[in-house]
Amino acid sequence: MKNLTKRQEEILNLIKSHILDLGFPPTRADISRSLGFKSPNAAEQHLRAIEKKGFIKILSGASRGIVLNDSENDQIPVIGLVAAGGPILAEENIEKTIPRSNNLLSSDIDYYLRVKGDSMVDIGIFEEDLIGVSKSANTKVGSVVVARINNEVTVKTLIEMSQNKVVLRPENRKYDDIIVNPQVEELAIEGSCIALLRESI
Amino acid sequence: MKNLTKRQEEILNLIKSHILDLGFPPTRADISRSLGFKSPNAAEQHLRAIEKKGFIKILSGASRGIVLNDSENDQIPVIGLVAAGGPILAEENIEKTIPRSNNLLSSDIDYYLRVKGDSMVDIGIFEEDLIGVSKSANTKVGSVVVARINNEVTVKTLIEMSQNKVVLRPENRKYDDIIVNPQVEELAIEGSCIALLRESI
DNA sequence: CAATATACTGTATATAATTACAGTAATTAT
DNA sequence: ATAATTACTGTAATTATATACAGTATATTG
Repeated sequence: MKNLTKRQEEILNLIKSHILDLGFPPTRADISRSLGFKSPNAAEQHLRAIEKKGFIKILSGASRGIVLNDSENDQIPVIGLVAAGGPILAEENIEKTIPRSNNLLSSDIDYYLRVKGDSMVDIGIFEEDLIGVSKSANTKVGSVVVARINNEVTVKTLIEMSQNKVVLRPENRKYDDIIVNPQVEELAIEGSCIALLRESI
Repeated sequence: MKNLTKRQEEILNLIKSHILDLGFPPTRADISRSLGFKSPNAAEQHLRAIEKKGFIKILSGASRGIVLNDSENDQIPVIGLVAAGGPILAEENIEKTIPRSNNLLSSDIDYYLRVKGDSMVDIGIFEEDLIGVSKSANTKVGSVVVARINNEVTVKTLIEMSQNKVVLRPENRKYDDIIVNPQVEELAIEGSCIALLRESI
């Protein structure tokens, strides 16, 4: 899917907000009015270009027949087992995607991670739960983080983080703290866990 | 808001599913075609009636200008503290509402209940969590239910249910089973817990 | 350097769609 | 019992909308 030009993106956003506001797409005239075009054909040609790039579909003969091809942008990926090596969000790790629901949970969630194991049960994170992960939320001591240690992805509480010592705590009395020297072992904090979904009880 | 007739409801559903399918409302002709009307005016008059009853708004002059007046049906109530006495879904118990997001969690959820106390921590249900409750899902032994005992609402696991003995188990070793004789005490199973949301970790 | 893409104006037209008017008939409310 | 509501057919006119065709101008790509 090719990139849109600035103007084309403007028009796509206009379409989206029109739908959000009123519940149906704009006409060529609506678009022209909004953006100051003096000819409906300006809108028409932009629509054709946007369609050609795969972002919308124009239904011929139907008024307001603009169908959004929902991009992956509106979908939040659910990550199942993370294959060793590659990045978490690699195609092969995506179990499914779920539509981004504006207000239900924080809009900061970049992906959901399906929990494996029982290392976090003491704070109510169970196997098969989906954890909402934000890549941008700042990870401070005390927060639950998604960490990658030597290519293995894990969810733990961040207890200490300094130049040569990082402590990750499983929230389960059965397990011991994980102490890592990031200068010796490969360590990356992938994000913070900010929400939780359990699809069945 | 008055009730719709059977036919009017049929038309409203048609509008909704048209929007869901294509992203924009149907025309009078679309409706007529779908329901076998031979005149677009049949659809027109139904629309006017549905508008009069407050379910939609018709924007004059705009093609496909049917705006759904989102009824409470599209919002799932979040129930905070349940006042003793009244029904769970009473207005005063509704903390907020969140938009029903089709696929995120089961569409069977009738309301969310905010968990108070620690009686279910052993199965990962913590204070302040939101539990998705279905009124219709069948409550069988072993399922987590919302029960009301003598006007107090509680979430527990249903262990046994017979004519004169109902056992409800808190999932926390600290607490004992609750044994109720429904013929002596007032008991109602309000619904089953089928999902869980945690808005912050 | 030619071809293609971008970004429009301007005009015109076929058709899509709303919407008014004139009826019929059965059911429901007052 | 009478008015209002429901549930349509049928026709027609106005307006809304898509869309084709003919241009202009600039930027980008092969």
